[in-house]
Amino acid sequence: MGLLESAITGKKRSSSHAHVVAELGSSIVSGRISVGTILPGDNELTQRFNVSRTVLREAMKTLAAKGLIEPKAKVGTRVLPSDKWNFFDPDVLGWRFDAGIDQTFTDYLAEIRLALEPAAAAAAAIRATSDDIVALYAIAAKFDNLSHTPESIAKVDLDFHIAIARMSGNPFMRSATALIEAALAISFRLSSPAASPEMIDAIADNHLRIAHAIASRDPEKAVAAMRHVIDVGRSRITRCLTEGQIPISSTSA
Amino acid sequence: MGLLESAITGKKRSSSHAHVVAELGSSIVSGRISVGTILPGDNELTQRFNVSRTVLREAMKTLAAKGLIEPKAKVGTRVLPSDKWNFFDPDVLGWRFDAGIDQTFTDYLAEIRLALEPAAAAAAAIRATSDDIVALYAIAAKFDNLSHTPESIAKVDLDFHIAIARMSGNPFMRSATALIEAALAISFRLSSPAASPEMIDAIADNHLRIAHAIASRDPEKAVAAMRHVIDVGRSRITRCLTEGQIPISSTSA
DNA sequence: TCTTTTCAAAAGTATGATTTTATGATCTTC
DNA sequence: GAAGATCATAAAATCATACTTTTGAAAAGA
Repeated sequence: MGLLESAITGKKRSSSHAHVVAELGSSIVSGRISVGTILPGDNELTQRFNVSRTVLREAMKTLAAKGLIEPKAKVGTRVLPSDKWNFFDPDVLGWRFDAGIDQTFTDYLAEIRLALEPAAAAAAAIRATSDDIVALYAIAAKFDNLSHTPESIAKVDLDFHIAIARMSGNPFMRSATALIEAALAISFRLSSPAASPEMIDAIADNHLRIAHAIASRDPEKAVAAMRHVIDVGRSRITRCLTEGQIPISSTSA
Repeated sequence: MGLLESAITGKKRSSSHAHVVAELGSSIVSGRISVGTILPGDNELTQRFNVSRTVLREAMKTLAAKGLIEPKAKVGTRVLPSDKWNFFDPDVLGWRFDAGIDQTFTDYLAEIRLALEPAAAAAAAIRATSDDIVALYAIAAKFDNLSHTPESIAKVDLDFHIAIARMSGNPFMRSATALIEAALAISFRLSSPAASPEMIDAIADNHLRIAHAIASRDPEKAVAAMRHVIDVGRSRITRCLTEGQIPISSTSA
């Protein structure tokens, strides 16, 4: 389940393994367990979470695989500094998302999107097949719908950006789609429930401009159009954050 | 142990857990186990690797955490399509690296570097502290050394680029340092053992230009200087690959 | 034919024991 | 007394086995 979807539905954990991973991962990324500390031993944690050692250790392996912790014999399992965390991992990003969104975070997110997505659009303008372009227009057409809710708009938006990442052909671009989803999950959470028809029209127009640029094999135009879409999204989020709203965390939702 | 270091030393795995993870991960990323296939059951794999079910399952959790596989009750553990793989994960990147380097891969790598690193340099030009700049010059100074081996040059190179990613302040940029390391590991592996003094001089100059741009708080210049460094590196790799050399895999090394 | 029940395969969970590893203290040697 | 070797120990790593839950698919019933 993606970040956007879970931001919409608000669903919770399933298996006990996933529970432990989410609990520890979220605690670490949010800073409730601070960097450099040694986690409690197996015995204590198995009691706290009421799970077997098997589940606990598998959860630890999962967290270690994402760069959050590092076990060491005799000393214990240490929480690694945040520059070892893999922020391109959907889970890590989700936990960061849960920890609360502030201006700094959204700025960094926009910065990395402005670095990656225009480049992806440029690559797509060069490498996309005819089928790709048809598919892209098909997604863009979905913006043009009278009965759009904020959720449905966000989903179409996500589909559009993911399609471009795919069309770029670059596997690294595709691996970065979690970032895009995070940005859209934020804008969904912050946006006022009733999006105005004009705003929807504007979003549709801006995206259509990207599709046109790619269809006409014009990388420069694709870059410019993509930059514009991201800029608009960022300024909307910034406006929501500065207009008296307090940084929102999932626990307060 | 980073990708560059292991490319230099050529050291191997240690624990049996790491062994299983590396074996399966490498097989999947290289395509020896093709996408969509169901992995053999626990019993068969425990026998093949001669390990207990515990370590096998922990290895599976590690691979699942990196997006390579997904378990499902009753059907088995499926190898996920490559667009689910996290290519920003150092291990995944390392396995891709081991699978063999071709022109396409290095092009994609350069493309993503050209998207990310100039942006990081621009951010660094704006946000770097005085201490950061001093530290950056200290690294740049290390290029200027008579007795440089290809390894030592690659290490300084890596340090320099990582420093800039750090100075950008953007956690996403920092998470992408694995990509930089991959690129340098490739250029180290492909480069002729005896680098000419002129080439070293040129590399030092180009990097110094980045440092100057950041020190003078000039984002545009920083972007241009960084682009140039990456372009030079890419064309050097391309030349090595096209000049009669066959794509190199670690097994043939 | 379609729905429901049942079954079994595979993942998930639990428990206890044994082995490896690395720190820090102790002991030896010079 | 300082440098180095040795050992005790805490924690992770590994092993072996048993039990539970999930779920796709086949079998039974309507």
